[in-house]
Amino acid sequence: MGHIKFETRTPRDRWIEAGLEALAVGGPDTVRVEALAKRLGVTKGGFYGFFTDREALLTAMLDTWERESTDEVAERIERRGGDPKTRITRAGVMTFSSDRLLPIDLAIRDWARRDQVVADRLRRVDNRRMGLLRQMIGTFCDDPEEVEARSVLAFCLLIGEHFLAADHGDRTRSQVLRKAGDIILDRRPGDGADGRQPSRPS
Amino acid sequence: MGHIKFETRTPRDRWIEAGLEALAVGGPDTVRVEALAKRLGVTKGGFYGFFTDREALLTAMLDTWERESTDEVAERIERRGGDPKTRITRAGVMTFSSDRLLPIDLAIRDWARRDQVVADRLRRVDNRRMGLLRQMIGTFCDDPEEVEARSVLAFCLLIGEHFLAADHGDRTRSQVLRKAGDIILDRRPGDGADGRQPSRPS
DNA sequence: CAATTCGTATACGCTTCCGTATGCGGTGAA
DNA sequence: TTCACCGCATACGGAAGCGTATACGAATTG
Repeated sequence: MGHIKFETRTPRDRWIEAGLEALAVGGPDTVRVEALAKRLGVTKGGFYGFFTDREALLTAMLDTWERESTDEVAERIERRGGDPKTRITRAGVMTFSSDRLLPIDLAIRDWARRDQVVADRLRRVDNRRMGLLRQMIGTFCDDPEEVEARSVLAFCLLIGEHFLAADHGDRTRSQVLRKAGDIILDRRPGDGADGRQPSRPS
Repeated sequence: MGHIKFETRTPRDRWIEAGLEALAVGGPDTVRVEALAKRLGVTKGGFYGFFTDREALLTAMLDTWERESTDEVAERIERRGGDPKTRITRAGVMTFSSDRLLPIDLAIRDWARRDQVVADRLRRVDNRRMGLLRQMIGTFCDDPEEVEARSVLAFCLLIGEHFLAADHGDRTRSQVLRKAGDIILDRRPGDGADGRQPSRPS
């Protein structure tokens, strides 16, 4: 024993990374061992030393994604500090404005529609994100039912926007999104800070 | 000439129908000629009499979907009549509560992320639907910018809901959605009819 | 009944992909 | 220097799947 590691041209992580890229671009059906090998400039010879089969790679990809989407985001947020609202905003940006995470996220959402295991993982991730949204919206909204509704609205806007193909006349998509955010977060048209209490008096 | 049609066990429409079912369940990559043939209880022998290749089937499927999602919905709506608000509501229900159209719609949205031709078709369909939403929301909201924002919010809620995996504690998903609809349409918590003007005074 | 005609079945070659087996070559250890 | 080890290349068998060619069979036509 005690043999020192030899040089590894294509370590396990690199297969996972290539798999996630393929997933983001073409969906799970395009994550093919030989295609990844060609993309990595090697053959599939070494693949089966790291993974028992293709399914094991898909599982490892989901592990990596789940960890990056939750723990790593939370960790980086904690390290930068800031008030609660700033931190939650940053968490959203890190997820839904990331050229890396966003396409993977969207691909996994479609994947989850036909794979229960994927759906369960997505549920765990989404529940953590919804927790953050509830916190943020709870800072300016008292009614719990309304907090939940506005949180779902915000989440659906962040996701659904990427599945929506419609135009908006003279306006740009981001202009419309900003205005939609104003409504959800009950921001007055002009200001960039908090709005007032949105719960209506009964 | 003048030859009467022979019996056709598996007409063109049936191939399209089977293709759309496969698309709804497994995405475009699972629309395979031989798989559809097996599902239809025939071989692929007759397929290439109706379609030059698999690509032609996919195009025909998109044609059928686009027509059913726009013209046929509009036609059925017109036939049933009713005031504008009722008709638009029915149009939404016919699309987003249909066991047939909804899964196809979701599959096409993901497909459109990686196929420009599909994306263009989806844009046409979504623009028509957004037109209906603008009409409906315009009946109780004056500010055009706000009409656009609320329309996008409604659309993203209808779509994004199906890609969202989160739980809602004691509440059910449909309860939360109803409340979210109240916010978008500015309905007062109690009533089932119109709310008041949602545009805030500047 | 024979001929025609169309839809379908069958069979084929080709490509892509999976998973396995085996050989090669470089690296560190003895 | 020699050898053991390990990552990777190469080669293989098998399964799908596409598109083509051809044979069969039933219904229509003469």
